[in-house]
Amino acid sequence: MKKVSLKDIASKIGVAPSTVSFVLNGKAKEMRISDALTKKIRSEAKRLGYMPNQIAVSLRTGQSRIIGLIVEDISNNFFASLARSIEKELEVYNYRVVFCSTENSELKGRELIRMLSQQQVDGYLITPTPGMEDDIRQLIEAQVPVVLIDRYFPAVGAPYVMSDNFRAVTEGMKHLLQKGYKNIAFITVELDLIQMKERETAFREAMYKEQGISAPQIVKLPFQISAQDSVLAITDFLKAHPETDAVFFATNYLGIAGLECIKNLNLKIPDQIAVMCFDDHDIFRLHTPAITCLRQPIHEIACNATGLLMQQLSNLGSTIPEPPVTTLVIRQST
Amino acid sequence: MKKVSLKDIASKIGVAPSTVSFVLNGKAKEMRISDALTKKIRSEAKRLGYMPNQIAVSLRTGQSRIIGLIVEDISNNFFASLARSIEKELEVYNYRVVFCSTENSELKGRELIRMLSQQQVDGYLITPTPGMEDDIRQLIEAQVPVVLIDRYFPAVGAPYVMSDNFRAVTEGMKHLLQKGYKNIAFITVELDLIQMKERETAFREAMYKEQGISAPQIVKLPFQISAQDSVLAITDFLKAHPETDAVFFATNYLGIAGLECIKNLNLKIPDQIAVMCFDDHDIFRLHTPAITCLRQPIHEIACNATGLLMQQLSNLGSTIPEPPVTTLVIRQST
DNA sequence: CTGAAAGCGCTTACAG
DNA sequence: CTGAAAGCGCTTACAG
Repeated sequence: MKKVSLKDIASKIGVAPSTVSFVLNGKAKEMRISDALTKKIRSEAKRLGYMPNQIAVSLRTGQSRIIGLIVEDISNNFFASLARSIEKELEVYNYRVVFCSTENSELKGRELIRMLSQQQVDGYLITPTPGMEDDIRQLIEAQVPVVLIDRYFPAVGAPYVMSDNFRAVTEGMKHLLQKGYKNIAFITVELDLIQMKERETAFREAMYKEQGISAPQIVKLPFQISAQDSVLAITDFLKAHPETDAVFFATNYLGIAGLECIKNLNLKIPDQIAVMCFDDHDIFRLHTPAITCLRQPIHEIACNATGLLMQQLSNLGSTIPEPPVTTLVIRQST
Repeated sequence: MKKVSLKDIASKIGVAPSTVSFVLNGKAKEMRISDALTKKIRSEAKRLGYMPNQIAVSLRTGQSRIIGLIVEDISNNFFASLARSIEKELEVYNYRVVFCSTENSELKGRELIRMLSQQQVDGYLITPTPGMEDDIRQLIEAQVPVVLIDRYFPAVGAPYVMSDNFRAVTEGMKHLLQKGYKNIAFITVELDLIQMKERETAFREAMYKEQGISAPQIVKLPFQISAQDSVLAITDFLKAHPETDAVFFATNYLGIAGLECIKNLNLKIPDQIAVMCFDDHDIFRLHTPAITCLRQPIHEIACNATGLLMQQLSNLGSTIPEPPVTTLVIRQST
């Protein structure tokens, strides 16, 4: 396991390091190196257990073959699945992934970009936090490949992949209204990001168009609130609004907090209160009763995003694909 | 955002790159560089937005300041929490972490070690798969810092951190037996790893000592079984053994599969069947009824492991700490 | 057919 | 007080 270098092999055989490099990089033919020498070098490399030093390769070639993936929170089910999907996808292209979480902190987000940039990543896949616009713009200007995921900045010309949040929530609301729920509350997070806005707007429109309600119940929790405090806040709301017959949670972690509240308050789902959530989670499937949700096509999002990134890495123009389509998964909670 | 190098700063000011390097690395005093020059260099570096190229630094210093963390499955709650805890801990020491999952495949495990070694990681934190013994031994022989987590190989002298599996299961069993459960089944996975063996042995001993049963019900699922197939297998078992009044799941993913089975079979917890699980999970807390579990002290495991690794990185001998203590969390399922 | 040389961006012993 | 030079391990244009 002692580190073996090209030079070691070369000196062992009595040949120049460059020759070894050519052979081991499959350029023996191209460089018209004799079959005998090629074989000898190959077997010696194997015998010594040679593995190229990626750091040196990266420095020399200017390519690290590493992609920085910045998500909101890698411990969140949605982002974890997305991350794995992206990792698998990028493996195909022979790129590795470094994962990082912003936890929606602007400061942490920019620090991560700095850090990844020092590590010389070849490109970025980012679910940006509010306030990250300038950093993204700088990356774009510096011609660094970057793709935004799950949200984007309309003012910045960065390629992005975002599912059809508006259409999805509209479909979810249609389902709730069809089932006869009237006092529907929307629990969301105070986050200045486009996907959250689209979800909220869709909720507002549905309530207005279908019910004529122009100021529906919307609870906005501060972002970066702890899970515990979310539970308190949602509990307070439900206590104060006993007429609520359905809640629509705008993210899966809000939904999970909400289920805890409903459990504590001893409310029966769906008889006393119906529940619907944006994004799926194991917990929703296993919950009694199981929770209806809007499931984003994670694999498709991952493929689109990596595809866009690869286009940039190979200097092809990138064409924003159609928004991936979210599915309404009807379970027993509605 | 154009990449700025030491040389750029040096030539801008008309000074040697080495001088800039000294200043930026806080060695100005040591090298007796004038305050005036120092200030000038500092401000110019800032103005140009200089960030050192980590790849070059790594190549030159022989230190990547990256630790490879190989876990069984990063999407599993237990390992995800552990990974985050470790990441936070290592940040303090100014080390970054690269995460990888083996999915208990020996092949994948060794490939990951190879890959990380090419990336020149400075050390390893590994939850090894069966069959990885030789690879670990090689690392140790090559004097590469490595710490095993969650399990270890008795035959290999690698430092490790493993919680008190035997004591934990013994405590869990005591609780079940006290509650009066008799026909307790143990659902585990067919995996030749010490922590799983300890859990099983503790179960056997408890059943024998307390109940005089020398061949208790133990279901061993093949490792790498899909979640779906686990559900089928556990369902079959429960159907075939209606006398079972309690199940002890040896890992949290088995517990989650088990809950699905119990739900499908419409068995009431804990009246018809009690449930206890090794490792906690959000799902267990939120489940109705909530599930009793044995919770490993993740933070402590992370601290111990990083501590051991840091000792090795600074060439101190490493002293295996006491096994972290698992807590019995009693909920409504028992 | 093969080798010597330059250079990626840095750090550090050495020399003045 | 400051600079020139070597070298980390590789790749690749160049020369023969």
